[in-house]
Amino acid sequence: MIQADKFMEDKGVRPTAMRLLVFRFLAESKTAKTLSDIENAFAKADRTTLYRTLKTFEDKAIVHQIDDGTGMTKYALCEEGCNCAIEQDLHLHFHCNNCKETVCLTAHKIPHINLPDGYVAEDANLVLKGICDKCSGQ
Amino acid sequence: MIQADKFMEDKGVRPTAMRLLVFRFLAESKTAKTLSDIENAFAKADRTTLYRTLKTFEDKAIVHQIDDGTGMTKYALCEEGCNCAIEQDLHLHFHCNNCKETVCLTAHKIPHINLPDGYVAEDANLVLKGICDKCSGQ
DNA sequence: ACAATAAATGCACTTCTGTTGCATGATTCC
DNA sequence: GGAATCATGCAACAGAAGTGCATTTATTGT
Ligand SMILES: [Mn+2]
Ligand SMILES: [Mn+2]
Ligand SMILES: [Zn+2]
Ligand SMILES: [Zn+2]
Repeated sequence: MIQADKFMEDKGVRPTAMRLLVFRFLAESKTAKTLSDIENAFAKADRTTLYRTLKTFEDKAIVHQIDDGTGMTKYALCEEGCNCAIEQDLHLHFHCNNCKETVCLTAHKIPHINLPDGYVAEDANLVLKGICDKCSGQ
Repeated sequence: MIQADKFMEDKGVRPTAMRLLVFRFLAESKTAKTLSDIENAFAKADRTTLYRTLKTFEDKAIVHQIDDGTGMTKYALCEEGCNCAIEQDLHLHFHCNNCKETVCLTAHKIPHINLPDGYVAEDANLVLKGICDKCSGQ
């Protein structure tokens, strides 16, 4: 976060102006953001460039996609030490029905689920929906 | 299943020819189906009619939607005694990365998850991805 | 410093899914 | 039978994701 340039270079991504803006925007965001969110955050940004920027970030395990069921893919920075590149970091996501924001609950891993014989789990997606802490006023 | 006409009338849905076809198609399906799947199953079917048929079925708790993360909404018949109308039946879904089919695991309910203070869960979606029993050859 | 090469960006366009408007056909109700 | 209601089919639209290609920007090698 402090040295975004260095961080990105370490990840093998050239720190262009646009990429740094996107990275900082996500770093300052407390909730996951859609491509449109990012597009609206920078008046002078092209959607395709942002799209490919996010894809690059994803390939290099800088961000991860979130499918919270709203129909729009969301993006959030990976946690420090996240091994997204090798395997999924199976934390759960929470979508607030009130403020419509989605957050990573990185401390809450998806529990192991017993499956019927013959089923082999490789990946999982758990999204809880309800009222977030901000909206529950508590 | 035996008396589809009667079943639908009991649910408050007029058993038209198209609706019966869709219902039977889903009843015979072992996996969840997309709108396109259903469209392709009946050469002479209009997409809009099928779309609204599924919506009607959903409103009357005959089918439930499944968002397995593939980008296409899937549909499956509700289980007998499912109280979809009142609240979600929080069973999990399994998507096979090999055959690309998605199944309801109605016997496997989503476990209760402890959330941070202030978060109130109202709904949940859990999708496991991997290899299904048919594809694991076991 | 300069040319050659590679990477990033911007614009236009396409595809795919879901959705709605509206006219027509069918069914139910009185 | 006629009015009213419901179901269907065609067309068109909307939103998001993704692709092609030309242009600009950065890197590399001499
Ligand atoms: Mn996350
Ligand atoms: Mn199901
Ligand atoms: Zn909220
Ligand atoms: Zn399979």
